[in-house]
Amino acid sequence: MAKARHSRLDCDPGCSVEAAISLIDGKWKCVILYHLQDGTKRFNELRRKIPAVTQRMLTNQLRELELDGLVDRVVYAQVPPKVEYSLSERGRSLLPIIDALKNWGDENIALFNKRLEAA
Amino acid sequence: MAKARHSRLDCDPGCSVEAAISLIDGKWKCVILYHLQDGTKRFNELRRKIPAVTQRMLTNQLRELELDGLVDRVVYAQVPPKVEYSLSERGRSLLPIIDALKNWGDENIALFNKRLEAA
DNA sequence: CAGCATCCTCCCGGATACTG
DNA sequence: CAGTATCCGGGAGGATGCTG
Repeated sequence: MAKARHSRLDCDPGCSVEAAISLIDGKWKCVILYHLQDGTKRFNELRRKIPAVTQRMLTNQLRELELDGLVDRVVYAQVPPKVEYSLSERGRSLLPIIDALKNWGDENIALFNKRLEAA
Repeated sequence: MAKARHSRLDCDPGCSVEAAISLIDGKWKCVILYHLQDGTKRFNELRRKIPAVTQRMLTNQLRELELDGLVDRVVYAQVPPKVEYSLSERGRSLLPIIDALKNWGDENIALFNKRLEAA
């Protein structure tokens, strides 16, 4: 992905495109959004759904998604702690696009195989 | 952005989503695709359209887009050199999605302003 | 359970100089 | 004109250990 979170904004015409991408960029955000599609999930629940992610990154990505208003985070004041994550209204508005990306990816999966064998 | 070009593929469910994103990720790819929308362009023509890009990065991104089959590159055997870039069939098939991203970005531009002032 | 803090590595991407 | 070559800093992201 790209790197600097804000450096994406210093171009002009594709600006809003880049801005939108910057929200779903980050190695795990799409996967997280994908898994929140079918309802609220707790932190470790997400970890189990995405085995390859580290706690650190899951926390980071969830915080960014929360700051960007794509995900809602609810903390229950109890011991042991309980935190629930769900898609916000705006997060849900992104789902069609994510879906379109998924479909495009599926239809063009040959690309990635080709790229893998080239590596 | 993400970083490693292939590391995106080592997840399961959002896999094709991530794969698709990896193609349009990279700091300038969307802008390049955007500018190729209205026809074939030469190298320096693209440079002028995207003032902030360096030759190095423009070359890199164009090479990757070419390897990924999203852009066609035609070299004319003449002096001085002439190289033309244009969208491939597959590249054009991505345009609707890029457009959707742009629209979403436009509608949610407030987000980015908020993020900027937070930084 | 749901994190935060720290260290460390890798590689993206900028700057600069050179070439067929 | 359309690149390549090289050097370099910074930040993403992995591994590990600790906490309310």
